[in-house]
Amino acid sequence: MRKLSKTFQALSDTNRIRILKMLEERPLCVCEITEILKLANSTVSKHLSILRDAEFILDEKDGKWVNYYLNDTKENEYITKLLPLIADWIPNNKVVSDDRQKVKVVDRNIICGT
Amino acid sequence: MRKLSKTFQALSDTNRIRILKMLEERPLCVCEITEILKLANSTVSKHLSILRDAEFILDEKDGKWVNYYLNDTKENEYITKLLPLIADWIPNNKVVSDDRQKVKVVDRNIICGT
DNA sequence: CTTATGTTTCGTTATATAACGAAATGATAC
DNA sequence: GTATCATTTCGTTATATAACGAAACATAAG
Repeated sequence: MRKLSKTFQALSDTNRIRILKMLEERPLCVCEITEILKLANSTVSKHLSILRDAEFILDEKDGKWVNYYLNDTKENEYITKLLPLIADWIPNNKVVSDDRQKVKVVDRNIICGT
Repeated sequence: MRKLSKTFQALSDTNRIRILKMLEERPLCVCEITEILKLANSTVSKHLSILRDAEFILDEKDGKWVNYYLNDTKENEYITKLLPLIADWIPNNKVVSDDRQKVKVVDRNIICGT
């Protein structure tokens, strides 16, 4: 039962929902997420570790970057059912729309090098 | 977005999940839930208010009792989708099974009068 | 070797949550 | 009126969470 409550707990923070909604657009590295959320690096890493522990996201090394992306395997029943629901929900939220617009525009080679 | 995160937050506590799983069996009054969870009356009322605010449950007066039951209306999109998932999940959990066995046996006229 | 990206830990601060008991309040039953 | 069931508030305690900056560490690029 703890696994189930932990799964929901991972979704109980608006910044983590924003991350998931951004990842619907495309995989992102930590510095891109950090730039868009305007949070400290360590804070974003923590949010990502919570989403990763709950298996909402997976990570993959890509050179000096780590790309995070939505867990598209079918290995976790909760995730398999919940991610499509989240993808359908809050379609017209302004914060989410703005985040995703930035995702489309952002270039990691520029914003990360600062 | 806050409404969505609050919805998930309501599900992030194991005692509240236990309450929902008990209500799958039948409507319950507060003293029945209190007896099964072995929590203080004020604590159970608080959990119920969180579930009610998130619209997972509804209440109905029945004489001196208040019956709580799962929200079976289609008025909240999140609830409409999440309650069936929860009903399918953790089917073999021992705590949940024991709770539901007690729900079947419990008689509010006996346990509440103590 | 140096730089860039990211993780994790540490210490700190602030806020939120869960639980208890007690008390006041309200509605209903008897 | 009194007893019962429940809600809400209050004060308290303990724990969890979210955020920051800084530092230590690992990995990979150049």
